[in-house]
Amino acid sequence: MNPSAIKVACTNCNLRELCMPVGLSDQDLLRIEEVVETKRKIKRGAHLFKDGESFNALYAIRTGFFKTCVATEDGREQVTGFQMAGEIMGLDGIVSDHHTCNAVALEDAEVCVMPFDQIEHLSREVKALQHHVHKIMSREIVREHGVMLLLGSMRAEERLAAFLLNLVQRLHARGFSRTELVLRMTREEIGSYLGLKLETVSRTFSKFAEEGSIEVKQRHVQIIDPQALQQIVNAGTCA
Amino acid sequence: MNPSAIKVACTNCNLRELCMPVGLSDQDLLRIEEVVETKRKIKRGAHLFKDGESFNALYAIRTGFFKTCVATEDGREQVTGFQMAGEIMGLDGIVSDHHTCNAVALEDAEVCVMPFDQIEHLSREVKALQHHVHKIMSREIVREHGVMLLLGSMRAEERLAAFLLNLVQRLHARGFSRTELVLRMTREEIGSYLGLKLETVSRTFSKFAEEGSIEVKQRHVQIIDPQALQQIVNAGTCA
DNA sequence: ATCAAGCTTTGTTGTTCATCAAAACAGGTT
DNA sequence: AACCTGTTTTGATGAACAACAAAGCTTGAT
Repeated sequence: MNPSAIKVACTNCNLRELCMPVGLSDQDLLRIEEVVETKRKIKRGAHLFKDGESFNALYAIRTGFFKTCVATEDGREQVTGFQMAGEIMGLDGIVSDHHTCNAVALEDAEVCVMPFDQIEHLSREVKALQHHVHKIMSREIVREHGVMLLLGSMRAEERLAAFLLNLVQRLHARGFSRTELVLRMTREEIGSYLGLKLETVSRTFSKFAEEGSIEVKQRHVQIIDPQALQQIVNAGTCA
Repeated sequence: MNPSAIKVACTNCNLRELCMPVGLSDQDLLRIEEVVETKRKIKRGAHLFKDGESFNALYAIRTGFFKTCVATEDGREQVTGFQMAGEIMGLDGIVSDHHTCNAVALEDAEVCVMPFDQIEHLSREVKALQHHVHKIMSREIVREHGVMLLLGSMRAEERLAAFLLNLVQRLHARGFSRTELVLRMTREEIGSYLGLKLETVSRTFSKFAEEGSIEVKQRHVQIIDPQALQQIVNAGTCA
């Protein structure tokens, strides 16, 4: 159907530990591999799915970087998350059979398409898959609790520090540097995610740089003093 | 085991449409009823579960009203939601086998205890139950998207108006008035949920009352002009 | 009934962040 | 190179909300 659809092989995928249950028998692994029918390429700036579209599948990111965002009629937009390799998108669509947010590639990307009816079918037979699906959804709920805490009770510096630490931590778990990162999103997108205006994000970056906690060259960020950032996050009520 | 544990009968439960899949055969319904082993009574102010406790079961609220909240070491607290009859709590615990938030009864309450291993077991056999569990988790994810939008991009009045409308809408779906409600939580808890200080919540209530949109007598709120509240929410960028 | 404790309201002042504005910068195109 | 566009930085001002404070209201206990 889709010209950019390509066959996939989980067996060789280096992201398997991220998006698959562990400890599967070879047999089960092959069955799950059948669920992941195709790969899909998404150009930078293009939508993987849009709010309102009918829901058919979950997507596992193979390469690339996404944002998900919700919007209201009156033009408000809120970035609800940034997703990277091994993470799952589309869970929002299950409840109503339609997606309720937009997923946009922030760089050229490839995703594995996992038709949800097949996931449900197979997870009735493979216990480990069933539990894995539950865990993925629960993890998303817990992640969003953290974002609510951030948005509801932190100040600008705390938000940005927490954001940077979270990003490098996730990148590091994928084999990237623990101290260096390239932001795939604009200041405005960071601001939307953190409930701040882009100018505030920019100023806060500059402040961290002045204090020697980080070095910033456009979208390239070097974490000089991770503990300083951690202290900013933990500062909380009393500075 | 638990002195407050009581046998349950979903078959007669008037909340069945809220916490159960629809269109079940009598046979499947009876099987699910077996999953819901016990009821548990929770006194006002008591915890249903606490952050860090091991996760065993999901809970369906039969009567009463709860808040869930997360806390950090440095004493920050964020209310992540208010739950009422028919709603499910505990989904946060699946991912790590431990609860990651606190659930506190805001009035005397009764919950149905649904051991999660039994839910998983049965949902491998009853397709409708499986899908229902997925939908409940997805619904929670979507709800949290809405809260993120609220916290990230709305001003105080918009947040409180949206909060009140959401509350009466849910109460109305349970047969209560569309215009009258009794708040089960303090101004401080509302503030925590909405990312505001209690004084701001109180002032905003007073403002709405002055404008004639609502009447407030302590925790008793009467919605006089729901459309006015709706317009405040929709106002968004341009007032 | 009286008292204490907790919750709520209201006022005043201060901080944080948004808004408006303009200049600097980077990346891609002709 | 020169140009254009979108992004980022920085400055000046203003608005929204927090912080602090004090008084009023409820509720439950003695």
